[in-house]
Amino acid sequence: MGRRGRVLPSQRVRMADVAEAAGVSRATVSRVLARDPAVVEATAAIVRDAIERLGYRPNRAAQALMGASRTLGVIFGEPPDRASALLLRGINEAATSEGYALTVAIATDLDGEELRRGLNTMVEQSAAAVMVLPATAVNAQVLAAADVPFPIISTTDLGPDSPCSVAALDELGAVDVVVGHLQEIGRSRILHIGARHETLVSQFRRDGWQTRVDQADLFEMADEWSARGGCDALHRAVARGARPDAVFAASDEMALGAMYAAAELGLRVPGDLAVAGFGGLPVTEFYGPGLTTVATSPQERGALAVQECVRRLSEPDGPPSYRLLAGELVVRRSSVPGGDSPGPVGP
Amino acid sequence: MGRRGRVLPSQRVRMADVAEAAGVSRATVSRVLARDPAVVEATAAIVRDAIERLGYRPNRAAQALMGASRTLGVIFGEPPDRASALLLRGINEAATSEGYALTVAIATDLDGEELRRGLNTMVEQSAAAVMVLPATAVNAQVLAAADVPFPIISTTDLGPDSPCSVAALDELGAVDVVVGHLQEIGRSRILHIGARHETLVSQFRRDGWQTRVDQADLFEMADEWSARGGCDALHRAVARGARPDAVFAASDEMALGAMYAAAELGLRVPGDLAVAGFGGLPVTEFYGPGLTTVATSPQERGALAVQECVRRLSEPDGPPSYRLLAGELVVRRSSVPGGDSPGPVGP
DNA sequence: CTGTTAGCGCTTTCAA
DNA sequence: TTGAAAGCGCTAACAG
Repeated sequence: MGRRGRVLPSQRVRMADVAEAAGVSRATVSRVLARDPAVVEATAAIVRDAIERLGYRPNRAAQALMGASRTLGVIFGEPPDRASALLLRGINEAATSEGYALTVAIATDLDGEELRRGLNTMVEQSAAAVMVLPATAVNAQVLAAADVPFPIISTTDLGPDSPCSVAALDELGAVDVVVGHLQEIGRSRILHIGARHETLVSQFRRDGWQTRVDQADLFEMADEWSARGGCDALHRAVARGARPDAVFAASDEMALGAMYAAAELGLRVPGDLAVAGFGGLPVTEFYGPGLTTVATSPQERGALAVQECVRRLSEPDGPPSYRLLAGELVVRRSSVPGGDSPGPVGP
Repeated sequence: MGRRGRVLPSQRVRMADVAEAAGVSRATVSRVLARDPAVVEATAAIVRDAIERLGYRPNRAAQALMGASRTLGVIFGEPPDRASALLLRGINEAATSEGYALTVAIATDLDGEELRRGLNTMVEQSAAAVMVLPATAVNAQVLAAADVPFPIISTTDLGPDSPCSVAALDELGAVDVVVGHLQEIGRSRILHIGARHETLVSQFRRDGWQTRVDQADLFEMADEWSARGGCDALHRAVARGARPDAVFAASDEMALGAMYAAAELGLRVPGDLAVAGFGGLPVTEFYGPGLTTVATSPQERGALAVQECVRRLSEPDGPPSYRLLAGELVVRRSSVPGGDSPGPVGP
């Protein structure tokens, strides 16, 4: 008698429709979709033709119910910047080409509650694997303790012993390169402006700086991971007498803010104060006189994360892998002696 | 005999497990989950307790298979900037609080192919409704012609007659406010720098400008929607003799690039050249001497879009709604006469 | 107020 | 090489 009280009979073309149109069974259609070589080419062609004609799209929910799901999860963290948008781009492109759909969640709180909820969402969505973007220390613990039926790939370095795979930036190496550069041009009082220290990347950046510059009075904590934060931080540092001859900010935006503050303080960049940031998106070429920074490729990182999802899925018993991408130093006028701004842009 | 040749027997706690633990039927558990008031509180409490104890998470795929799905789709377009990251934030927050999960796709090409694929993905994922971010004219056609089983909400203005709901920015109004401001401070040769004219927002911004400034020689097309694009465009405009006394750029980043070019050309901002952008994220306070712009709230727009999804879902026969959000003029030194930069930041 | 039952659209044995 | 049939985990009549 068919769909009993079905309120809203699905209008969608189903596999059964395709099967009927092609004069085969549903099983055969399913096999064609799965590229099962057992199906003889002639039959397959007829089926594909029917699929095409009817505009059939398989129902992922039904597929997921049965076997392996074809969706990957992404859990975003702070900050909501362009880099995260690019990371999503990279992930999407790779995922699409591998035939995966994407489902997302966001976790920005400090106690791991949102991450826990996000992971729950992912199990509800039957994600096959999930990628977690910048994490806090608390989140790292949540991840390590998570009882979930899928592999987790972190795009923040969680260390080689984490149960999660990592596809991250080599933070320490990258910081070493910028700070080293600042020292090479002769700066010895390099102020580090950090923020949101509960995030792992923030800690990495400070740790990297500390390896080369071990002076507590040259660290200044900004209130937020932004230009405003960087601006206020430099003002505070100078007010308390820090007298830096260079600034290494934990983000490019903070570096921009610091340059603004420098202008307000009458300090020339780079003459009186060399400035470097971290991130390296194209726009930084126009930050101040041109900002020295470390370029990282969020898109590449995203693609790498997806690759790792695919690998973990194909070798379910393989160990989590640990891969770090190198950042690339980009030297611009904010740290080239003699590159002082002649022009009128600035506060 | 149970699960016959099941290769990977699901380890997950199922509704049946909860039902057994609570000593009720699956139907009752289902009702508790759906907050069906028919279930007496005492029973519900027992069930909730069992759910909690077993760590049960419903399987969305199975739910979707039956009735209404609880996932919303988001299709992103250009550009991959911070605004899109914020929009996702707003959407996520609203969606989560409404109990929806999110699935995403990206469509950035010019011929609508990716949009079509994205919509297919959404059908496959059984999205209940989908939100489409900045669109091109081609995409608008694809959307209008789309044969999909869910309502579409556009965060770009597709006009009041579109079959899609719109929850967008009042582009024309916002542009009118900025350009009007430039005129009020006495500028009469306002150059507009636009880019990627295949996108609707780009067209809106030019149209808005054209209403107030109708001089073809004061329009300059940038190669890209970026600071580099804005910088090169101003150089080109000046080289061909445009002699503007103000710039209205279609994006804040392009405005930043224009200010950089101005410095290279020896033009003071705002003395020789007032500059205004469009977007208004906090960082623009630090673009040049502080950038005049129109602030828009991507997060709010995202929340509005989700609201509209929910409404369309609850009144399936209601008409698509058409709602425009106002932008807010933010005046900063780049357009305040006498606000010229004394400082050293700039090329 | 709660249980029984019949599928949702698909994959996967198993048999032919 | 293909088809028949048994579910995957859940919801929604319908009956009690």
